[in-house]
Amino acid sequence: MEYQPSSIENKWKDRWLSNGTYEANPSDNESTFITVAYPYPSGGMHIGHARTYAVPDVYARYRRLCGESVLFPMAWHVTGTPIVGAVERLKNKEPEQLSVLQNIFGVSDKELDELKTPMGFAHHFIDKHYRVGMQNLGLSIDWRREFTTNDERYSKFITWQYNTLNNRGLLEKGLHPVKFCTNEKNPVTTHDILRGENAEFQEYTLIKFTWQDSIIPMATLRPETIRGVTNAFINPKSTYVEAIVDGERWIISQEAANKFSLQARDVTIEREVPTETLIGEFIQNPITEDSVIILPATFVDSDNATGAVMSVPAHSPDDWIALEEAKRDVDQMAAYGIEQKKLDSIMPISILTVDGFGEFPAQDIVNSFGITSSNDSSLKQATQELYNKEFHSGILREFYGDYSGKSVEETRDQIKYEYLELNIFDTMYEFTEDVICRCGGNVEVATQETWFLRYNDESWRKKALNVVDQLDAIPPNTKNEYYRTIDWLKEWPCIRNYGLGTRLPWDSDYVIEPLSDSTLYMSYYTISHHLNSIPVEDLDDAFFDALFFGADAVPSPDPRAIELRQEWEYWYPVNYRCSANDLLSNHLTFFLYHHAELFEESQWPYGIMVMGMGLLEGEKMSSSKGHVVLVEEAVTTYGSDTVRFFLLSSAEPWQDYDWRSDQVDVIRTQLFRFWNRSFDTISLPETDQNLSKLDHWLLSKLNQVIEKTTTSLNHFETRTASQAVFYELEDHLRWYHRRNSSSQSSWAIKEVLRSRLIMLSPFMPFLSNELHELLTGEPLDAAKWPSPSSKFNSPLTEIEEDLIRTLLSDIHEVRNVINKDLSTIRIYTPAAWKYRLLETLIDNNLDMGTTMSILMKDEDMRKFGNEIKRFSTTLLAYLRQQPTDRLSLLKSIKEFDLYSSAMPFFEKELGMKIELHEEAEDLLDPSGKASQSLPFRPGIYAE
RNA sequence: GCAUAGGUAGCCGAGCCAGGUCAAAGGCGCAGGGUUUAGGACCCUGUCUCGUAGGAGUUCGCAGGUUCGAAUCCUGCCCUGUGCACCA
Repeated sequence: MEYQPSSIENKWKDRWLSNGTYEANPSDNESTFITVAYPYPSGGMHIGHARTYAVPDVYARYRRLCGESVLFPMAWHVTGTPIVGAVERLKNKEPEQLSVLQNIFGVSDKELDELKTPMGFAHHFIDKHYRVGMQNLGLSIDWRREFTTNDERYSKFITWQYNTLNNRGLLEKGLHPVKFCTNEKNPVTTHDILRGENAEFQEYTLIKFTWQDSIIPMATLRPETIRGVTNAFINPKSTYVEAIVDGERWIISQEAANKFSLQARDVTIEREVPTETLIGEFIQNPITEDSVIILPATFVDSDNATGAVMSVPAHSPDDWIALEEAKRDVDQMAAYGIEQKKLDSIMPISILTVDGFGEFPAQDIVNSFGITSSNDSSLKQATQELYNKEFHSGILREFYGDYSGKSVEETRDQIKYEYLELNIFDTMYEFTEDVICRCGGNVEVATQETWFLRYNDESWRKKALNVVDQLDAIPPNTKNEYYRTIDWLKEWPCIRNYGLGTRLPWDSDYVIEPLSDSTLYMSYYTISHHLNSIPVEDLDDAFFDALFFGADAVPSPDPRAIELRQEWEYWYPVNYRCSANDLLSNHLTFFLYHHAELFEESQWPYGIMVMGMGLLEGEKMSSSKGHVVLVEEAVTTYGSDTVRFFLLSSAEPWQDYDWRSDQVDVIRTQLFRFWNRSFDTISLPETDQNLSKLDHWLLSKLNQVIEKTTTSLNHFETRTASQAVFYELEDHLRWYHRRNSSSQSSWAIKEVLRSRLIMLSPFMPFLSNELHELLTGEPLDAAKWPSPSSKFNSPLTEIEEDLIRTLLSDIHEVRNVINKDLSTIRIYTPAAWKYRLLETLIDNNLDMGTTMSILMKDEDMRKFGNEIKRFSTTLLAYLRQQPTDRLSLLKSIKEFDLYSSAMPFFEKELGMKIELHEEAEDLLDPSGKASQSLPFRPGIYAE
């Protein structure tokens, strides 16, 4: 029968769905509850998603065959702005968005209309991509429990969760920087941004230099350079204003005044200050009390920070060049009334030492780069290099008081906070680059009142650490990551101004953001399908209190909640949570926090499995660039089993993998071959269990494969497991067939196939189920995961097969080296006395002395005295490499009989007559091969 | 910079944690042979260098070290991927 993936796959998929095969209910069995991060249906499903969901499916299928009740549920995450943003872009008819939807995700013109509401958009991708994709991939999901995070019942659950956290004091209000469009007067998200999508928030330190009765705040990212300031720069062509900022009189650029008012400052602009009145003036450094001059500089961007910068020429290549240029530009400076001698008197001040540089590092690096002008494009690179160097290895000079002798890295923040306390410093947010909104408006940093989850709360943190202590982190090296993340987490802003999802219960202007509404939902799966029959309005906080905290938690518990509690208790805790490794430092850690706080220790997650990234043909996947392979396409081209097997066997789940179509092709060919061979086996006539030696050998190998596959799957090692059961077993079978040209019994290979299909079924469920039913007549679902059968362990037979294999390979080697036509090959097994030597060595724990003294007492052995000495060395070297439990077995091997029985095999393999002799004194032995023979190393003579 | 994963023969990729059985699995590619020519087929042999005897030599990012012995352990260095948040 021809292997046609699609017909087999459709048959089984339909059968599983209509039978509800994977609908999981509480039972007397042990429970396994496995979850994986629910997908975000803002686009199509590609093979990267396929792998994410195939990995937990393997585990689910494996545990099911081990006799457990396994719950593997699925839902859809639609919270937040990505879908809303995508819909906006569609409605605005943005060409790129239309192209992605139509050309890459295959949305038809007719369907486009359905996508014009956020939930319409989400449901399109859920229905047309994710659910069908998952079903086509054969994921063993209980679909009754499906929901979206925008469902009203789910919102009730989130409402309960946040009310509970808030009642426990784990939320707080505070200010937070957001991207704010000054045109639309609204916060914006990354998707709303036209230019500067990668811009980050940066906190500038403002140093309050004074001039007359005003403050001119100098913006800097390097507050520790305050003692190296020689002058200040403002842009003569920009507009500066005097403004009252939080009660202080500040002189700042016009733009800066607007920024401050966005950043929750109280700003009143009093008047414009012409730049001429500032340039040439002296201002006072609040730390050193030095007076420094204000110079004009057109490179100063008044739209960045305060529009006034301080100059530290000794340590800033920019400033060094700018100062030099100013000194050279005598006429220009004179026009501003700045005298030459004032310029000349400006000397760089070195504030730190850094290895490999002289007193003025900026000068050194400018010289080594050969930079002479501020227009030089390599100035940026020089600056970057020096800043890095100084930050990590710059040591502050002696005049830094308590900070002297310390590195910039350890003192920058200390210095900043010390003077912030003293109100000599201040701060403001700024972007790392210009940001423009899609509406064309300027985007600025605004600070906004927001709600935070207090992940830095000490007692909460401690509970989270306790969860990690008992967590099975896969791979093990991730465990430390959780500790470090918990250590490093601060407050997390958990609401947004808009987007899909659940409103903050006590302030419905805000929506709980996606990483915050996905922290406890695994528990929701356990009862989601039952909730649908309960009116939404009954799902109040008391209901969930009763459900999750028990009947005693509320005065009059809802009996329905108490009933559901049983199912929750059956499934919980989560055995394994699967997710991608980039979610470790947020989602997965949040997940631990919320479980730590809201649930008892017995309900804490048992383990987390973190998955690696996927590449496509060696490059990152990207929907917008069209560099993706959709699941539908992959399944149609290769078949679902091939897609799964490739994704699961080419790398361990936590390792990065690379989808290469030529490699996937190879897998398809291999499955094709496997299908054909399985058919050959299935069509063999039934025989009774009358086993040959080789059958025992094969079954012994099967035992080892079962062992390895089982152990590996317990640790999610899908690669090791699939390699063992597919490739290693395939190798054994190949040897078996090679050795066994005249098969008499089919029992062994049918048994191997039966076990193999069960073990392969987590990886290639369709093909395995089909073949298993053809082989046994029984459904695979009812089968039991194989366990090694001790009666088939045949270590002796395995050693014997190894010897045959080694001898064959030695003969090949000899033949290759001689490289001429041969007429004879003779094999000599060693004389009996050599086996006596072997036995004596083994019986005396490989002790040479004892062995010698025993053997030399024997007349028959004494005559071989010299040879015994010589051979013992070689023999001992061999024996010492053997596992100790093997040694006694070695004694019982009859090499002559073994090779004698394998003679037809050797002759078939080598295509010529082979002679087998036992070493004897009167034997023809042209080059002493017989006399050199040793146990397990027979002599080979060829001519 | 910090953290983390890695750097193995033409390519992909095991081995490294628990040092010797490692010239180093397997796959792909390539070469030779067989078999079948219905097959995207299958089987065998070979694929660092040298070698008319199952061997020797030089290899596992670079440089050292520990050891009788290192792809494996230690130290330093170079290079690559990823993360460093308020975004799912």
